Amino acid sequence: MEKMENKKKLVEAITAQEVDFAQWYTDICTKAELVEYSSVKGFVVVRPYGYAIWENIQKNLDTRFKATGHENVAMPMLIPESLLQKEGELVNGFAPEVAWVTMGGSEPLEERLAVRPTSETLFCDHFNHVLHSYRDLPMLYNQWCSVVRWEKSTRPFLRTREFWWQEGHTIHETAEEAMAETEQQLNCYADFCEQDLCMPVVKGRKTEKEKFAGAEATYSIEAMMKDGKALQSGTSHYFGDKFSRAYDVTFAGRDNTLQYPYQTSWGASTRLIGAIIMTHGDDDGLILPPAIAPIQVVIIPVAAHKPGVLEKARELAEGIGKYARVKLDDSDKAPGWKFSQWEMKGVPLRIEVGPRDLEKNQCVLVRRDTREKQFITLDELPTAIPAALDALAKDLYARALENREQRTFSATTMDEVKALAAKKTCFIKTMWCGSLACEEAMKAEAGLSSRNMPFAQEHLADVCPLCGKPATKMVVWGVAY
RNA sequence: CGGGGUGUAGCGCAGUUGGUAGCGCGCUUGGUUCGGGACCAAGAGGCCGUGGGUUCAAAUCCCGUCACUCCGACCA
Repeated sequence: MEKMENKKKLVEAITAQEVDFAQWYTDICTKAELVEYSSVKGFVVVRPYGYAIWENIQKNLDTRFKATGHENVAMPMLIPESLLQKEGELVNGFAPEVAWVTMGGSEPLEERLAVRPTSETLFCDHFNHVLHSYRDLPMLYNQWCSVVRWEKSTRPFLRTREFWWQEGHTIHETAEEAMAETEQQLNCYADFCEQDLCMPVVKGRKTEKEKFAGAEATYSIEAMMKDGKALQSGTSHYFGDKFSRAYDVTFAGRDNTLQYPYQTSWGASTRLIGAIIMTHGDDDGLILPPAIAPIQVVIIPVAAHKPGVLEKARELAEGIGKYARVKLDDSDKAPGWKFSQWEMKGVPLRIEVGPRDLEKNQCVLVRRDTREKQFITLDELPTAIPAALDALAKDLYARALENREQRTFSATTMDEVKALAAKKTCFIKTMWCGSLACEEAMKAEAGLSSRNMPFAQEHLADVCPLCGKPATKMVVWGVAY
């Protein structure tokens, strides 16, 4: 009985996932102190704890980018309208959501300036100036910045009018090289998501309908959230020489003829934080993958006023600090309050030290995901903590993968597709003839959009379930965030 | 952009037929506590989202507007 009441009290702080998943998500965002709504619609304040997660994502990805030769740059945030308009498809794709600057101080501007929704145009303009010879290639650039897109409906991390991201922009001498770059960066995102965010992803190519405006091919990694919806978690585009031609970016080739370079761009954003929340979180709050957790281990002293307890806790913090990100919570809150608070914030491991432990030279080590408690002698900590972090990460991945597998189905007829989609939110794999009409019909009839055409293709049937015509491509369909 | 819901203290909410604002948590100070959200005492904190209107009088009634939120549409 008492345990039930305790449980209830813990849970009432946030809405249960089963009751209302969307509300649960919003609760986590604000109550785990990740974001605060700002005074401008659709814009958020990313609070210290949320930003610390983003910084860890940045560090990790940045290291990966640099390992493959990319360099960071900073582009202006404003784009002259005339520059933006040089590539027709891109303009049309983004026109509805561009914010414009029309005044400089009190003077109207001669030409209005777009707040960047993405920076292809700026990079092209720059490449136009600095590229001369094939000897300058490849140029492998990346920038960390925020962009603005005037979205109609917004949700923290998933879709905000300003968001933080990185955008990689590269130009290459040959199409083959650019295509290899596109694939390399998609794999980079996939590896990061799977290894460090403990989140399995489906790698594949977007359909014509879903591809980036102006790209020749768009590739994505698609993750499945706990509620069965899909979240596009990273994209990589191959542009061919479309932008080069539109922006007149040229170089003198090996044969001394003027040539257009082949281009790529790729991006991942603070949306990844939303992905982490909805992939791993539970009714008690966040569960952070150790690789990006701002705090990996929190130490909670019990009866901190008793002789030796706080001293021992400090000593432990110093020792653990050598191999993990650790925080000692020596505030004067009650231990139970601290337990709940740090669980809400998703800290992977908790250590409790109290008077009873001091006598036995031990502490209590608790995993956030399973709440499993074990007594560990203090000498064992340097091996026990890394092992526990590692085990937790593996289990997070396994659970996320299991969720996806339990919610992924194959179908060969529309009756099957509709029955599956009506039963629960899921991924449905079918063959597809490649026509836009069938893609639109899938949305109209089953409420599903194409997520991507996975690299790991399967042959499920000979024909498209929508039109009955021959089909050779397998598509994953789902409900997207 | 369409439809629903909500705006009253930092958070969650109450406020009846209009009469000038309250509760819980949190916060501050002091004390006792401390192995799953401790307790006592004394305090601080509100232009009732915002702009108009009706009225002797508006948190309450009317109109506008803004924001948040959910469901659609839209969104690489």
